Amino acid sequence: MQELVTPKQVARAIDVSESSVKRWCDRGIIPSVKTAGGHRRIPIAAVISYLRDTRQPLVAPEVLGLPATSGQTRWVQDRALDVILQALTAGDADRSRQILFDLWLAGKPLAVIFDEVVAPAFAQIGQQWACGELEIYRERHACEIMTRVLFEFRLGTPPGDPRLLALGGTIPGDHYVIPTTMVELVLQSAGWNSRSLGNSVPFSSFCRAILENRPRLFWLSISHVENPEEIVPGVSSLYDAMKEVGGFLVLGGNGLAPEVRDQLPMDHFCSSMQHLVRFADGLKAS
Amino acid sequence: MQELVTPKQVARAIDVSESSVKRWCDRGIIPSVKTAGGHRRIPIAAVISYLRDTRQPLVAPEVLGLPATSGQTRWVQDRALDVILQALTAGDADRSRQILFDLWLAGKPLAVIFDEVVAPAFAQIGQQWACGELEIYRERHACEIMTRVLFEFRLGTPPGDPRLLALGGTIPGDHYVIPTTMVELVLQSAGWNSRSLGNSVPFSSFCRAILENRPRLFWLSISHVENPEEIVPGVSSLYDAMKEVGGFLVLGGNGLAPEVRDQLPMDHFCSSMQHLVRFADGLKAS
DNA sequence: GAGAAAAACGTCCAAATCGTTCATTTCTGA
DNA sequence: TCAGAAATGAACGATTTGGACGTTTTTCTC
Repeated sequence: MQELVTPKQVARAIDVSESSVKRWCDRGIIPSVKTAGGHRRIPIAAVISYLRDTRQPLVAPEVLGLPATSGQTRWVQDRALDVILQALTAGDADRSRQILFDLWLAGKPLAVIFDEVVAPAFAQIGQQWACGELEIYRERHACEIMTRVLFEFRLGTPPGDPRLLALGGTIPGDHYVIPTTMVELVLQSAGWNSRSLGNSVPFSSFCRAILENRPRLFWLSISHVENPEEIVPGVSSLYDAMKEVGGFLVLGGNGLAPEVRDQLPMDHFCSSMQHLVRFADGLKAS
Repeated sequence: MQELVTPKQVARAIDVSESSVKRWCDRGIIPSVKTAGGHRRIPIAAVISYLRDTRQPLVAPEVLGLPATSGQTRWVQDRALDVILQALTAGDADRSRQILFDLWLAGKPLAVIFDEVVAPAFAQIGQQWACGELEIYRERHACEIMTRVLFEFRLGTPPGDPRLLALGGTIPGDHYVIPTTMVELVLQSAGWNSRSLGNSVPFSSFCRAILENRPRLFWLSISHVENPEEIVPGVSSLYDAMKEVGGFLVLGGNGLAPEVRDQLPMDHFCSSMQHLVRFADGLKAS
């Protein structure tokens, strides 16, 4: 992928004159660099954040090597859900990416996109899969596609404050990558230095991770519970470890029965990504 | 300890043409030295300071990374294994990415990088993990980091010929993402339209995927076998499906005992990524 | 150490970009 | 509604860039 582009490319991509792009660069509206010979080179990330800030439509994304957009920037939310559900189950990676990218360019926060489009889509996919209406390989492929799209968003999100360390992952037997990746992304976009340690990590090893890295926030994304009897002692040990390093433990995911959830020690339970962002922002403020 | 690089490497690293780098060297904009035969050699420090001068307001140039070949490519490769192993177990994502990026800048094919650096590194990590010398969360985190670097490489690889469809994935119980992602990447860089369908997909669903998409190539990355008794009938059914659609079945990974491997019907067994590329190229030619 | 493959050399030129100027369009406030 | 301010888009010669070429150097392999 091309990291730097010329003013002319940007001009064609967003359908303005080259002169304007050059002016914006010179005024710092679009951050740019110059070659030794004085030619402007614009980082693609700068173009994207400009588009997001000004809500300008991207008419020719292919010029920048960006995913095709439909040109239709005004996605109605539930329309987006239908369309992406169709694209994901059909294994259409480009279209799936296009829909999320459109929403993002239109200025929707990641947490909102995840709560209102991605999560419902996968809830439905999971349901269809459970009913046998959807081939397993299609469900897996949909996950694979989404993982990649999420990763692309991660590249476009500026890294957070190194001092605000957030760690997390999934418990043993939980192989769902997407939720914990979404948490990582959402926290990063909220200014945290967040890293998902991975899937299916034993509680004891999570404890070591906490004690060795001393994160301010630790999340567990619980989509599936393999050994219910290990949950209470496991989460308790994590909670104790977090208190020892002076951090906070957050749980989320719909793999927990409400009666189990109530038994678990934690600082917060998040039922949505927007919920999580609010809690994390509150933590940052203190 | 002055590490020198060639104009071509600098050109790739900073995304300008080789001609420009040569011109700037001659004008003294980038200080350089010459070999007895008149070839330019540029100290890495000079490149760093050039980046400082031009893109100062943007990114930290050190993150980009530069190949420190100093003429001896072999040395770098051996060294790379040690260094990346250290970076991965320490959870240093930037450094891990930088090392692989260096090798890529030096012109190494992806297949070679995977065979000689990534695979050995994870073999060793796996061994340390099995011996209890390495915390599980560090192993998982290393996988997480590598997965992201691989996705990044994927973005930088042009998509293959749409007609050359290659599908693959891992069998039930095998949750190792990295090998199948590497296969996907290597095939894509060899000009295939390759897609990993995901992890832990039942054989029956793989069969459906084959019949519905009719790929010319199908790979199974076998790092771990949960139910040995299912392997022979499962792979056989895949083989039959591939013959029905006129494609080829390729197996790989070190999760298979040799005596089991010999019982399995397949068109090819690949013990390395370079091996796979050769087979895939042969297939393309026919 | 010799031969072959790969990489870098210098040179050239078309295409792209520079900075500047100026007419035109769009915005703003009385 | 209209004058003035601000932003836009187009045009210009001068300069820079990127790619192509045949030749020479370096690196790899036997």
